[in-house]
Amino acid sequence: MNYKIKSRIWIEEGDNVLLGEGRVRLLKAIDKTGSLSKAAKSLQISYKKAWTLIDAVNKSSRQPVTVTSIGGKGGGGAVLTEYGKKLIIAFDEINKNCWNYLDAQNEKINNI
Amino acid sequence: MNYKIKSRIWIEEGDNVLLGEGRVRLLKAIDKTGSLSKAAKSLQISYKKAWTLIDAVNKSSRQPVTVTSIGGKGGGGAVLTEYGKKLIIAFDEINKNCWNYLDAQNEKINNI
DNA sequence: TTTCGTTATATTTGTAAATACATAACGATT
DNA sequence: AATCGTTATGTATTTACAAATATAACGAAA
Repeated sequence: MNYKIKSRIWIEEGDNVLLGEGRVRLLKAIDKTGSLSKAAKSLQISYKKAWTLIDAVNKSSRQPVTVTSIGGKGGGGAVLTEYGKKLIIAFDEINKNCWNYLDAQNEKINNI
Repeated sequence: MNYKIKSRIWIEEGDNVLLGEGRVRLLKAIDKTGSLSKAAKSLQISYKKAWTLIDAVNKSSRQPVTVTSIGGKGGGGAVLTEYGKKLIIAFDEINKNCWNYLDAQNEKINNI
């Protein structure tokens, strides 16, 4: 069996976390489903947990990442802003590059 | 205030964690003090916690990372193996490179 | 053979985090 | 004005993890 280097990245603003892998996953699910409750269901987490996460995201972001509406046709919903979509794309790209770099370092560790 | 990308890396072997930042910090303290109990004290963690960490390290590493002795002059002690020292050096270098890369990506996030 | 500082381990206690449950508010549609 | 599926919160409970406590074993040296 070989050693494998793993990593997690996240974005902070001041002392607050803006985005991590879990929050990005949730934002993608919102983008796909159009609602927070459906997104939560699809990820098998509670609505409350999803709401708390999104609340934290919007509180630490400089611009809104999601826009929500209550009531009306369909009960309401949640969509990503353009800003939110761009953040996700940047996060994913940086994360992927980080993983690629670490994968290339595996043999260094395994050959000691 | 600006966003800042942070990261943590760790090394896994199978499903077990071999090394993370905390374990590396502990190993360095062992190297400096020559004993697990003194290392724990210097890091302000309990001996038990330190011992559990080192036990996990040695259980998932392919070669011994520390060598301990019980009793005798001074009561015993713990020292790093050459293998352990090399692992730490490799970990630190890879981690530093990862941080440098992420620091360079900060402006991408901040300019969205 | 007693002392000493260490490694090694079990057991209990305390605390924080995750989870579950419960309910209010909203507004277009009927 | 009643309905419906949402968003938005509060609260209680359970779980997982960290911390504290206690104690045994070891072996060189005095």
